[in-house]
Amino acid sequence: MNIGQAAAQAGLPAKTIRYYEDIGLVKPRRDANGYRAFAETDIHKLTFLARARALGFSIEDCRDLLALWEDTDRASSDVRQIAKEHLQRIETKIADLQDMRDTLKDLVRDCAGDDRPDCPILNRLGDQALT
Amino acid sequence: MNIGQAAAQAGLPAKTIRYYEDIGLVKPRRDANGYRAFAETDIHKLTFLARARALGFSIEDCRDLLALWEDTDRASSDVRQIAKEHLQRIETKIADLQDMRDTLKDLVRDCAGDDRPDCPILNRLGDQALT
DNA sequence: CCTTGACCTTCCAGTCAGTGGAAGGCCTAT
DNA sequence: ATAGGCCTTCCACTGACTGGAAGGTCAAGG
Repeated sequence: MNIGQAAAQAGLPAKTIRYYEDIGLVKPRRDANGYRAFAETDIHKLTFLARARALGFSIEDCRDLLALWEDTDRASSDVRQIAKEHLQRIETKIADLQDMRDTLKDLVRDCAGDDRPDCPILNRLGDQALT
Repeated sequence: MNIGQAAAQAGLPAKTIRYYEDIGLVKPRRDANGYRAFAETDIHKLTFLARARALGFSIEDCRDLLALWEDTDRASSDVRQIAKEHLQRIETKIADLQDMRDTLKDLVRDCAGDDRPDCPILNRLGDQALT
């Protein structure tokens, strides 16, 4: 299977797949003409990667998860640990964004949004008294 | 005021301030020895930038907001528009992260996390049937 | 006067995870 | 034979910094 089909199957851009090969996540063999030839196992790996990335795992996390996935003897506790740490990072990020959102919401609500130059948003961002 | 003091005042790393000068956000004058000399208005700008960045505004948003802030004649509706668009992006990001979190939570909950090799997390990521 | 150490300067490279594009080779159909 | 749609590699760019090297400047202490 050429890279175009592989991309369609895995739901990843061809460029991304080439990049994943560059950094050693997949190692498709090559046809005589130099084209990448993806086997079923490669597609399977790419699909795994697409899903893990969609869940926000970093490339390095994905590398670890792939290794564990390929290791039939692995302990599920290793996987769970990676997932739990990732979950914690996501929770933190959500909380940070929610703080931002709340502040922004207040600012937007207080801003008349008309033609007058007085703007609570800019006042708040530039207020010396808050420095 | 040298960059060290400016950094302390604005709550930004000196490196970041140099970077902001590079991309034209601040333009401190220079002393005879080549050191940057930050005036009060520069500090004020840097503080503004630090706050806007902390609220997640992009550098380009900050550039626009700074321009509006310096324009005493601006209409607050312009600012409000930028803030509202940013707010929308944040809401979307929060929703995305919450989806990830929910999925991950389910996976972590279902994973025994012991020494047995069977792991629902990997099963889910690699399941062919979901392809 | 000399040295030490803290500060400052510029410039280059790297981060993360790709993305865009150029230049050129290959393959199939007409 | 040629058109087009694939494929290849390689290089540069993204955002917003961050790290580090090599070297200049300044104030204090001996």
